[in-house]
Amino acid sequence: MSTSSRSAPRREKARAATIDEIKLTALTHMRETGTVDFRFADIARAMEMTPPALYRYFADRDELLSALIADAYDDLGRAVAEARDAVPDDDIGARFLAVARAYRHWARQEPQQFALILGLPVAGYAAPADGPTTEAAQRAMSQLSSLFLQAIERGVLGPPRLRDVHPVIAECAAQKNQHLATAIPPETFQAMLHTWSTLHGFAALEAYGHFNWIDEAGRDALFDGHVRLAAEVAGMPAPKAP
Amino acid sequence: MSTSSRSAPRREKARAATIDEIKLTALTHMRETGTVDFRFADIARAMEMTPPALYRYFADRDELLSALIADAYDDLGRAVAEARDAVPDDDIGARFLAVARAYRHWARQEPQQFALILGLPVAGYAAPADGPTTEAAQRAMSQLSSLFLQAIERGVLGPPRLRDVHPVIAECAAQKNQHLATAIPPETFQAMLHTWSTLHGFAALEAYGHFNWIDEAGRDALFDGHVRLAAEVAGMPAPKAP
DNA sequence: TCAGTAGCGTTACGACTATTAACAAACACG
DNA sequence: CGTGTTTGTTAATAGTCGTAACGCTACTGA
Repeated sequence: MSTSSRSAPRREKARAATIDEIKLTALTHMRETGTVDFRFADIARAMEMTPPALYRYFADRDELLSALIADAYDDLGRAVAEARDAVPDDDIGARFLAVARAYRHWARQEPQQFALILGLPVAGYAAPADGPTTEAAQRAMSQLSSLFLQAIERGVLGPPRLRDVHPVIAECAAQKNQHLATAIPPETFQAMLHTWSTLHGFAALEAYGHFNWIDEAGRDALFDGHVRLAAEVAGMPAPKAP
Repeated sequence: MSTSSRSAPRREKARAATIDEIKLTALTHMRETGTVDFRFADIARAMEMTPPALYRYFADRDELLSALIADAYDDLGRAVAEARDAVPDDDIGARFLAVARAYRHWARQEPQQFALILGLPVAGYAAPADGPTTEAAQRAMSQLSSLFLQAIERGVLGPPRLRDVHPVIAECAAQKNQHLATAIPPETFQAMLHTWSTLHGFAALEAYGHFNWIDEAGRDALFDGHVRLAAEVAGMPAPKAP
């Protein structure tokens, strides 16, 4: 067994390309229909293949779905990280703004992928407990926490506008800190989750069209105020460069 | 034509009951599978009928979906309104808290219905531009704005912690005010949307399981702080009765 | 050079779904 | 009682997912 497969990079490359094309076709189809759903038959048609051929690359629809979810996490994480790194690291406030804007922008641009990873879990898809998607999720969300860490390290993170932190949350924060190099104080931990929820709420409502009755400029202004408020409340410094 | 149908309340009652049963069965199925999807065949099976029989009550799957969406809006609106009215109307702060808790509670209890109305628009369903769902949506969301109106009328609404309101938003608020008896100042309008977004973000993330790594007590404490912060920022008075 | 083989794509098939059409029973009402 | 509406059934069409069995192609190794 295993006669070849030692030196067949050509085949592997073609295979990877086909896999990418399948995923892209599925995505395109989801974008066109505006939903989180696809038919193997449609993908095959668009690629000028017959449906059973796809089973050479994905065991079933769920496996393709899992791959798309993992990719979506990666893409969101990448988009956010890129936006953050495009801002000088001595202006944490501006970095925060950039992160928030990237999150919103990605959600608007890719509402289907957004729903895929942050909406109601999709039909037939059960997140593998320790699989690649969970890991990807952690990576994507850590973009936000890393920003708070930077702020702490630079000593620019003010006290969040919070009442006393509930002991249960403090304990939860402590548990989370075990895996981190720099410790996050409980009130920062809470502020972080507050920030994420606040940011996510706007992004989700807008991405799904529930703000469509407000015109573009109004939504932009609204989001700006929304995020600045969240930053203030979380103790994030104001951006130096507006 | 129209021989009977003038006095056949018996038939109509049975028909309404069947319609309700269909919707309930669909909901149950969605709850069991944890997704926003159902098969006509499954519903029919559960009701011990044959699939084509359902077409006597709904023209197709989309029509049933539309009905479910309208019902979900009604249910959310009802739940929120009930929670609000259960609190004495001289304690606006407590009413606000009750409304927020009801929103969250409903989202957690009925994640599928929540996704149905506030998630990514569902496959094959196009919201009728002027149909019953739009109206239902307005009614449900007006629960929140009516609370702000009450606060204004009683003069207990403090200034929201906002920078200057963008003229575009002011214009948008003015446009919205045309349909209202009492005028809502622009900054309140903005505070309202900020509140909704903030509240919705937490509710959605939690309902879809993205806070599952925090235990129940922690989430409760988190939500409490989250909402109190939102209230403070929006200028809502603190609740008298905690 | 040439047989062997792994990978890819095809057609053929079974089980299932949404939806329509044609038909039968139950019911309301003159 | 007879007539027509309502509600359910079975039969049939078309499209889905997924499996099985079959070629074709291209690379491998003697």
